[in-house]
Amino acid sequence: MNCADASFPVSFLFPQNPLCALWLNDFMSKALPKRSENYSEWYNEIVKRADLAENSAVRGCMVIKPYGYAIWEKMQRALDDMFKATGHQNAYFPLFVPKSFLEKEEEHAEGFAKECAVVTHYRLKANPDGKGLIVDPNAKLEEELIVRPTSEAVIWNTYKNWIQSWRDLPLLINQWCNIVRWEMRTRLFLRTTEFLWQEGHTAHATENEAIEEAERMLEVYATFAENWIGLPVILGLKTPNERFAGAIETYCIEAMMQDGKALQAGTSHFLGQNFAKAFDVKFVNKENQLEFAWATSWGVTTRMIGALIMAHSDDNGLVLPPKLAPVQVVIIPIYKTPEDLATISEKVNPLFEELKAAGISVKYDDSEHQRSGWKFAEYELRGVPVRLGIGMRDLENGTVEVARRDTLSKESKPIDGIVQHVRLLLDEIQENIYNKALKFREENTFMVDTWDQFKEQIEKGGFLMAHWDGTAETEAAIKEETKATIRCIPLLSAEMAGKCVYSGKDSAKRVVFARAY
RNA sequence: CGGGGCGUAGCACAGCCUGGUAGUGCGCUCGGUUUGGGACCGAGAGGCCGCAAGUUCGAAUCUUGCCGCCCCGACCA
Repeated sequence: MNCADASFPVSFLFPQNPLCALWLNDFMSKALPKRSENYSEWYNEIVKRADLAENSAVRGCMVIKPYGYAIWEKMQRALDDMFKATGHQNAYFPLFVPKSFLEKEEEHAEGFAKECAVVTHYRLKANPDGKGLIVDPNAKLEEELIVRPTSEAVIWNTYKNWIQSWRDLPLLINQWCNIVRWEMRTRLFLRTTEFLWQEGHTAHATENEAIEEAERMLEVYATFAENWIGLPVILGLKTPNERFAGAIETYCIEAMMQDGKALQAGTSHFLGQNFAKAFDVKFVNKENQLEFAWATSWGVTTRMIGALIMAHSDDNGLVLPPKLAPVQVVIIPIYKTPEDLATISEKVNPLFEELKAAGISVKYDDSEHQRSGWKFAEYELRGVPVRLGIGMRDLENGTVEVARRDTLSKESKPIDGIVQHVRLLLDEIQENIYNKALKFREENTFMVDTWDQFKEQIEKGGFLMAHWDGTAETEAAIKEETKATIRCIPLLSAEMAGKCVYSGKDSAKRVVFARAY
């Protein structure tokens, strides 16, 4: 940040004035940038100040800090349970993909070629000309290894040995791991060179079964996004142009962020027999005939944390959905003397245990090196859904101050029955932030029927529901002129014939256009 | 890879133009007063001024080279 940043108008008045810097320092130590003034700066600051992640010493790679990682762990837990409930098992495949594997499925290879990290040597040695280490030229690998950008190649090479009979199918495997895609420009959680994800890879005996699987997992993702993240999503199909490299069909869930831009929150692919053919994975069917297996793959990434932030948070900081909040309830004592604190703690300790017993993750912050006001602001910044404040006055009245993060409202409640109240409140917050996000999306989704309307609206942001003639040429032309892409062809909307917003040709249904992350 | 900007304390920055004891705020340590929405006062600790070479009696400051990072574009979950 510098003094010429447009979000700080004062700096324009006194760009040379050292007070400008002092003022900024003071300002920055407290308030966040405002969403309305500088959305991306607001996002970056939330990630850092809420202690979720930071840039690492390694270009393009992030350090996910404990608080951010705790959110990922909660996401993993919920998703993993859902994968298990739909019959999947976890396994682990190698980080390295021999180049020859990656080459086998041609479209796949082409799609990923330009963003691969390549291992060429297996040894370093002392630099004979001075300090440090150099790559040992005698340790060149016979075949280069690619750091996995995705694991279809390694996995289908393995499946070849696992699949012989229809009895071996379906094969339903998932893995949690890291992957590397060499990105030009990165942003914490949204796009980094290395990121964490899960990738499901399944093999089936029939085309229909594989398509059902791809759609089933899309449903799982949608359920997770809506019920856990509180993020309303549109289920859809990608256009051929936006498809995963090597897929027959790519399904996706698309969400709207608070700046009106779209973010893809998960994808599921029907891969047909492309990988089975590339890796020669055949099975004998019930009629004793050899057939290629049918495949799917599906994944969600740490990008969902970015989606979570951008969907719900406000100018005071992070707003976490209770189901994914590492700390759901924080209790803050308000006291003057150590004796008061002891008295308050006596009352809080059983309450703390009771909340814990009710399955609520609760933190009692009785640390003495920060004042209560500081704690209020800090936990607000970190998005803790519910805050309970207890002071001497409350002890006299038998009350607790209950503050909710989503509405920033406070009320005094009797301490008796507070656990039940908190439990209901957490549910209410979970529901409220979903409804808020849904309302926002609805208010920023527009039916657009003319090209002029399209060009005007896209500048203001949001989802544009418009007819498209189905050609790649039109799709490319629209992208070229407006930077808007077809986010998806919605699965659940009815066919309703019309005319393409760009070419005027016939169109069967509206698709979702937006600028995207 | 093209265009722009920046490297000075843990963080954010001033100082550089015009060379001469390295500064400010936040944070940190200690002491005191405070404490229902980011307290205040006092005393401290903390620096190869990105790296290297050059100019000079003297370089954070001038010159040259290198390295790194950030922003804007093309690519992308």
